[in-house]
Amino acid sequence: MRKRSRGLTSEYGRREKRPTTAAIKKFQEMIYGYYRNHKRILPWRNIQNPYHILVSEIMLQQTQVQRVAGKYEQFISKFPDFSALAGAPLKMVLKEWQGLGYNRRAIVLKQIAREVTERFGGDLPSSVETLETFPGIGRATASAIAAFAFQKPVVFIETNIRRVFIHVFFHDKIDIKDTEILPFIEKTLDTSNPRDWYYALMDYGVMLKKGHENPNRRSAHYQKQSPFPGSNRQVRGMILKMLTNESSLSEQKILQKLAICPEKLRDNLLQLEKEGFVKRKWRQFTIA
DNA sequence: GTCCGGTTTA
DNA sequence: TAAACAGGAC
Repeated sequence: MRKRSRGLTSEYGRREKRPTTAAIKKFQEMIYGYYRNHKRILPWRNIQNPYHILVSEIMLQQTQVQRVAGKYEQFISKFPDFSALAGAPLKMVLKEWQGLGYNRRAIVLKQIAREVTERFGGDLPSSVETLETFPGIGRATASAIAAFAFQKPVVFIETNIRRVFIHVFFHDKIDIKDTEILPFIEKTLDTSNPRDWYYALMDYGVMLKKGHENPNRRSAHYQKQSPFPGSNRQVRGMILKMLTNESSLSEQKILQKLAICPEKLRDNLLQLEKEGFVKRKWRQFTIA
């Protein structure tokens, strides 16, 4: 006779390592139970267009759902498919990106669109491995696309998923590494419907933000970021906002409007030039 | 480990 | 004010 099966965590059995099928079932039913009553209705859910999914996933990197929701549909209508985005001027793409932050994503999205049209005949690849070869697509984004656009039973972690598993399975632990969490994600994955399963996990993770301390603070990967006011990020954002609203500007003109020290402006313009945001021609700066 | 946006919420 | 955000690149 088989040994007594063991639970996933203290909630399902003390000091146990391997999950029982019953424990897995119980966890899945809790997550799906919450999902039935509290699912978020979002414009990039329950759709099949891989381009739309890609745009949403790039936008959602480190960016709140509500903010993406306000930009996503106009972006899609402005650039309806890979070839439209690939052929659009960067200036127009950056204009539609205004307010989302991390403007490099606008560049990489355009680059991805170009590569998809040129190397893949306009079809976004479906494997995590290939998706990860694109700029701006790492493991999390590649996996999300595979799950949401192609119903692939991939195992991955992002901030909402991480919060769920830390809260439920690592209740009294600190410095939890993602490599410790991933086996739990794998064991509990609903392989019959990974797309809905990950929707449900994420919605549950959003709920866990309210009412108590963020469980993700017990993640080994948690770190708070440097202040925004006075940062290069702020300067870069202001420069790009100006340049998307003008045909071209001199360094002097930008300096007048920003009122920062000249060295800081020079460094940022050089950096933006290097990253492909702006071009310099006859001492005038324009969007590249 | 650090940098990269900009907004909302507590 | 701080904190957090469907991360990725270097």
